Amino acid sequence: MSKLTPVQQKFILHWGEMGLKWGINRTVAQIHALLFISPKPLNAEQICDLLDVARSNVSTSLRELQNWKIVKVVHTMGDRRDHFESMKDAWEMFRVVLDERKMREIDPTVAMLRDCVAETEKPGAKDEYTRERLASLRDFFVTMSGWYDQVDQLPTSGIIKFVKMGDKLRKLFGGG
Amino acid sequence: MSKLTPVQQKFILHWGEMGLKWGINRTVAQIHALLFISPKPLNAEQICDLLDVARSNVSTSLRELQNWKIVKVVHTMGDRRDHFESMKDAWEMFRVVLDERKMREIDPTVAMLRDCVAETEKPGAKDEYTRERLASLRDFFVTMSGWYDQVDQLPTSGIIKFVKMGDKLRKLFGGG
DNA sequence: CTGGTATTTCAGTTTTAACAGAAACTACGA
DNA sequence: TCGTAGTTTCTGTTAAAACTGAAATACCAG
Repeated sequence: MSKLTPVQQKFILHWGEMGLKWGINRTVAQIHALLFISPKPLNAEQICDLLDVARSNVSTSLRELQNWKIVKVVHTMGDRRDHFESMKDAWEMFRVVLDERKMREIDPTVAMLRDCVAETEKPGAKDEYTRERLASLRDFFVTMSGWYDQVDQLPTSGIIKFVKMGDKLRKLFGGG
Repeated sequence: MSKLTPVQQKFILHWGEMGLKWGINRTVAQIHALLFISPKPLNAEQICDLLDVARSNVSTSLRELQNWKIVKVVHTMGDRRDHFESMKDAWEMFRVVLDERKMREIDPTVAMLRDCVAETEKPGAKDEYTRERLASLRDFFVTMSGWYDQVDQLPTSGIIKFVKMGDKLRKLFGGG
């Protein structure tokens, strides 16, 4: 890690902790941070070297990042080794991560809530109140998902415009 | 846990796993789930009993939930024991959680990115590319934070309206 | 004060996730 | 089809987080 500048170290360490708080393995997040600030794609060996983690650990972490779709393999002429590069556009990157989390976590949660509500609707069910609460939670997720699907279809430039419209929101929706 | 209906168990277990994936302790999330579907506030003893976790564990988890501001203590006449209840409105609840995460995680990240960028601007700094990347990441977070602050000021009813406007988004921002 | 009840803190244990190193596998050129 | 460079998988170890039970503390009523 001492082969990196102090600023690079600071960023990578912070990003690692950040990942942890959002349920991402620390090393995975660190490797992502490293690739994010690397001007050129790096191979696994270089990553080991820069972050002092075992080869195997780098290997699994890279696979993880590829599963998240924010890191891709690149090949260069005359070098058999895989090189890895991160997406560089933050807007795209977060969109991709949100897509993935929605698919992995939100959609199954909605399904679970539907199941639960359905079960409590069977005759003789003892959990009135539970049904009511879970139904409201389901509605929340469904509404949010629908909204996200819409936003997700916008081109990045559209999202940026939309996010920057800022104070117009108050005028349009501030009245409750 | 067997004192709960199957549906309740299913929900609580799922919510626990969900929490885990988002960096929340499993038991903390389970207790939250339990309180969320409980028609009445529960005391610590009852929670131990329903979820089979140690008294002390319940105690710290409840404190955690109070720190997140989604669980509150309630007192009832003629009972010295603390009773706990969860927020019940999903919209409010998620707003509160996002507020907290922004404060705990996003704001410090922006500060860190500012620091890093400032350092790389010092004369003789060796990390041109790093500066460029971190500056763009900082801009992303700043823009998103600003937007969130706006949304956050809307009353819940305004947020719901806003989220439900759905397909109008395409027309307004779809052109890039 | 004193005794009883409720809650929190803390030290030690258990459980889970992360990790390293070795072995296995893969792809490819000679 | 052998050798080599590269990558992944697997197994045992280590480190971190979660958890328990006991002890300490707080709170209140008499």
